[in-house]
Amino acid sequence: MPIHNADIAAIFEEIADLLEIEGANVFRVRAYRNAARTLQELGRDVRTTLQKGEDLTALPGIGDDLAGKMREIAETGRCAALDKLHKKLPPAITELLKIPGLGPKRVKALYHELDIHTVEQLQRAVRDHRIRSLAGFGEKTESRIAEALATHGGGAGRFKLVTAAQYAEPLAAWLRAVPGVDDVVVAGSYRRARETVGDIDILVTAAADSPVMQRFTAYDEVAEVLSHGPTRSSVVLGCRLQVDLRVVEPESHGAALHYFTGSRAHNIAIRRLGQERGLKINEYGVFEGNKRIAGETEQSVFRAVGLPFIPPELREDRGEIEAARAGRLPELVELGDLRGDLHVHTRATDGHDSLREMAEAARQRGFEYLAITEHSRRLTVAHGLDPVRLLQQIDEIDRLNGELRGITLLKGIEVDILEDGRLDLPDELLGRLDLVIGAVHSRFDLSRARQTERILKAMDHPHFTLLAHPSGRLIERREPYDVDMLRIIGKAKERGCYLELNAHPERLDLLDTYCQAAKAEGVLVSVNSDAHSVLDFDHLRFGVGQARRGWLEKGDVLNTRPLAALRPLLKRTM
DNA sequence: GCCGTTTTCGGCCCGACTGTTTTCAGTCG
Repeated sequence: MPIHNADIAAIFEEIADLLEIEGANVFRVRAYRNAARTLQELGRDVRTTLQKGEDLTALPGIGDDLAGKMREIAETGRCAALDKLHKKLPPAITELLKIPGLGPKRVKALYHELDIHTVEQLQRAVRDHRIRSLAGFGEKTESRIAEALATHGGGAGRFKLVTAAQYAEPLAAWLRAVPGVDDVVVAGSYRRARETVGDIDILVTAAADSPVMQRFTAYDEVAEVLSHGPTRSSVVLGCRLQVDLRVVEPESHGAALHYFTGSRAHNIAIRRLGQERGLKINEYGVFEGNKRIAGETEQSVFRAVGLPFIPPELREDRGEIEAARAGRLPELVELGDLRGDLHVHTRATDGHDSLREMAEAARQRGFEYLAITEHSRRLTVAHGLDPVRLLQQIDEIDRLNGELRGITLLKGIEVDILEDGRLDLPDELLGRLDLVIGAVHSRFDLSRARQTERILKAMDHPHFTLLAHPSGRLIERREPYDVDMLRIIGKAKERGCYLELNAHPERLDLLDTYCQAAKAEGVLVSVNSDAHSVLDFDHLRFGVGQARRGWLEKGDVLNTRPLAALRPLLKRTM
């Protein structure tokens, strides 16, 4: 069983949890968590890095000790430090930390005082009212734990960005109508366009006497009020989505927006920069002693630490601060930069609308071109096209292009990549198209080696243009298939073909870190809607958000090209 | 455990709310 970065990260997280329960130095705990995060976001595999003999201590937050543990885990799959901790604390105890209201101190007390180290034991103790008598616990804490246990496992989890939007935007609009409210921004991971959000953070700028907080907790979708203070409240909506509201006065708007947009790691890094300059940065402003020197706008906060404005999508402490300092921030692609869409379906297969309707909707969006890319015959559930039906569609597109004004339809296909890497339609037919999108729709369970070879072989096909939804994951529903994405990116570079960033809210695939990897190799990414109806062009907004998280600029995105410039790029692969 | 234009020790981001407390620890974001 090969060890991947995520496996090492999981071990480091577990060590951090156990150390925390043990009462270890908080900074030591933080070092393990930082390392886990670095590993999860690393664009390459630690094993490969080790095999090349590269120095792991060059990674941020990795010193001799952690580098040694990474090597140990990569080579043996085990970690002596973790085994040692397990002799002192039962492994299952970290599960208790996931229960809201239980942190390391209380978990430690439960273990030492009542010998509780599993969720089941905790349930029994709650039932017998043995918790309330512990020092630092009380009746309220006990009943809060009881409630949390009742919903444990059925927890809300993370929400897809599009789902969060459906709740957050009406709520924000409702808050904007409250007297005394100046501004309402949905901040947090939502503003950073993360593919999923754990909760919604709303920042309200309002006069001190505004009734906005009362109106918030009285919102009719609120199922539960978790906390309710003058500047900060938290609620849970009926859909189990948690919403946190913060109210600040206008002079603090920028500092608060920066703070509540996060990410936490980015904020810590910015505050550290402030510290180096003798400044204190909090959600109320940037302070030199007691004097506020910035905070009304986000720009002023960045300026105070000597940086230009950093777009929210980049704020993950993944190099954006260094790039900003060096004047090398990317000029991120915007929705309006897209000149067309290279992946849509129509009624001919599993779409809802006709060719003409899709073309018209694209034209109304201001698009110059639209590639029609139906499924191929292997995907029977989607009524995939066989050669006869594809030829009919080619004729129909030619006919329609003769009539349409202001938009050009491109002839394409989303052809299945078969298990052995062959494509699901004859070469001769694929050669007649403007572009060929290859896609994996079956056998997600292949080994990493076989899945990678399958895709690489497909990409070697002379007519292959673009790899659809490269990881195959469905957010919160299906894990990505196991594949060596860096080899795929390398193949795209070698072959002069492209990768898709599928904008469907359930896919958002290519992942952001791989967008960066593709960009580094000069491989263009196409942000496509995968629309199955005229409404689905709205998905592009989420795709562009993901592209921005991946540091992509206009020039890095294939379909920002005007048609005249696009055609030769498509030809190159044919 | 990491790190260094404050460099091998002594720091490490900062504040709100809750509950159990009489001044604050724990948790959370």
